Amino acid sequence: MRIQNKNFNLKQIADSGQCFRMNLISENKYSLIAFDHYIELEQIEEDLIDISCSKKDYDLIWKDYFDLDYDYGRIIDVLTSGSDEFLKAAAAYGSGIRILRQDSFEMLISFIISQNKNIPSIKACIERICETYGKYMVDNTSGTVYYTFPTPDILAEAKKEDLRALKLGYRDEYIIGASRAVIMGDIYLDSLKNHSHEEAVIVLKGIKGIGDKVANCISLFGLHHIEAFPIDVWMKRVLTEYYEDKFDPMNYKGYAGIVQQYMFYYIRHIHGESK
DNA sequence: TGCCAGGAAGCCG
DNA sequence: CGGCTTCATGGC
Repeated sequence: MRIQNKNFNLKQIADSGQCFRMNLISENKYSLIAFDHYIELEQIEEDLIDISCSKKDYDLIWKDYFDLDYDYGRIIDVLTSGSDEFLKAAAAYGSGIRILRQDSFEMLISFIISQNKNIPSIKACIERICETYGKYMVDNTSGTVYYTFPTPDILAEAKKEDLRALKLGYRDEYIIGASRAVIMGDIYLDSLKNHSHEEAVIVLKGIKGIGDKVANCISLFGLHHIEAFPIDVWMKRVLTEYYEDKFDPMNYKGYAGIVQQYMFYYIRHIHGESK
């Protein structure tokens, strides 16, 4: 199915550090596993993308997943016409980034894993977890074998030694604990979507293994609170090198998370597209 | 070999 | 509260 949409660039989204199961498979073409689905996407032109799905699935799943009803162009216009030179360049460079509406539990676990790891390593860990605990699936159209992201009940009962064998390091018990918190009803991820970002962060930080940065990532990418503003080592670099630690996300109240993504994507590019 | 990665917990002052 | 150390693991 071919769709036309502005501010929609596959490479930028795949390399934006928000999703870990979207991969380049050939030139301008990406595979993506989300929820229980596998799709392939191809960037035909700047605003033109082919998705290997039916119109029904597009309307039901992917239109929402890629946040295609939101006008990112409006944000780009504000930033590129502003006086902040770094943000001008960053917004122009990453104008095809969108904040995906990913599964909240997958984001919870993925960003617990992310701590003190680089992106390739995070992706490798997540694939091992899916292969071990997810459902075996075959995509009808391409014949591709893939594994879904495991459900909370499966991970809640996982053995620490088995997780440790997947090279998760000390994060194994965080994963089990967080999954149990979901199962036990200590935390209702989907209801947190209806709470404020601030409330969501407080609740998330109640889970062992989740600090301020990871909580903000889960809030932004898993709950779609686009006012979240995660600060990792790359963002610290931006804030010190370009803003003398005086950047105030409140200047972009309500959509600071989108601004953050432009900054993150751009600083990594400046520092050599390091992966 | 030491340092770094989309950090957080534990401890100390 | 803020600073320091430790925590697995892989890649360069």
